Amino acid sequence: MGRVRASEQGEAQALRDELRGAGLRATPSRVMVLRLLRGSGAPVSHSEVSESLESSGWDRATLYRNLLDLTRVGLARRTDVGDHVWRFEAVTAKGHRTEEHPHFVCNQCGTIECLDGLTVVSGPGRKAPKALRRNAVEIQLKGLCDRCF
Amino acid sequence: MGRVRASEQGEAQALRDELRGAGLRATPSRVMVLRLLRGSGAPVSHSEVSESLESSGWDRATLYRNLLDLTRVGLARRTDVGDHVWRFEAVTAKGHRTEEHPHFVCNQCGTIECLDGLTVVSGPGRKAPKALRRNAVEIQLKGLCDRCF
DNA sequence: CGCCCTGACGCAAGTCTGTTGCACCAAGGG
DNA sequence: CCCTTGGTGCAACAGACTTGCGTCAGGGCG
Repeated sequence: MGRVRASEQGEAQALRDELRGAGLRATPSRVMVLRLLRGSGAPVSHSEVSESLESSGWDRATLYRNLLDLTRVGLARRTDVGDHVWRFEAVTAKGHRTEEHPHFVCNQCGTIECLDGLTVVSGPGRKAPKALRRNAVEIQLKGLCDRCF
Repeated sequence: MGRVRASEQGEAQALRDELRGAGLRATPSRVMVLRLLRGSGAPVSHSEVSESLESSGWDRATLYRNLLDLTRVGLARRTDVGDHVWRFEAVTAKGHRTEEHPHFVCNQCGTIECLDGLTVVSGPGRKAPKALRRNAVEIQLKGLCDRCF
């Protein structure tokens, strides 16, 4: 026994270390938020974070500032997938960045999927913005997801 | 004299006809809004429309509903260029359909370019939503356009 | 040409996300 | 262990967006 507990502590400790390494104080709410972002496959909105953690006693404003803090130091990224809600997703150590994988947004249910294997290719004889060549574009696809279809 | 007046009337009449043709009543405020969208090169926000026309006595809510109406019947398009403000732009008569080609949205100036020659390809070993295979997705790229870079 | 029905307008209030001021409290370096 | 610095909770604010409701007008029809 104590094994699970130890690994939980280890995980929390690792998160704290990451926070401090990024220049932030390792407060419980930041650990919670970062863990939540890491555990979510898709970008998460502030209200979704609040819904998850407000019941645990955390304040909306605190969570909001936590998200901004994580974004500021580069542990998270803030994106807008077009529905007028800021969403946050964790930036992994590998540097999994928003620009590097497209997001698929369902027009019906609003679900967001990350599409890692997709790329955009320019067809023949067509000038694309330079930003595309620099890979400095965010790609968003909108349609009906498989469940809503 | 009367020449200019006649052409103004003709333009207003044409707009009214377009509105009715699209299934909307041709009210003065809708004519004003449609004319404003047509005359503006870049997408316009609700507050910008209000600023222009509220001094003429039009109500914010009316203008807002006008914009939604125009969008609903396809005379305008609602987009978000990433600054969290809905912007509206007139849809040209050519009936350029949104789904059929990707759009490049400049994060800085809001300009929207149509990228006809671009396609999205799925990489190896990765399941994409079925909508993608059906070509039933709207593709949007965001970044800095060549002018803003 | 004038009536009537349906939909649009004006007003005002409400909602929701995002944001901030301030007093109190805790992380963590010394 | 203390002190400083920065984080947190509470509450209020801002601004874009949205809606309910009573009144008014577009335009089809007689």
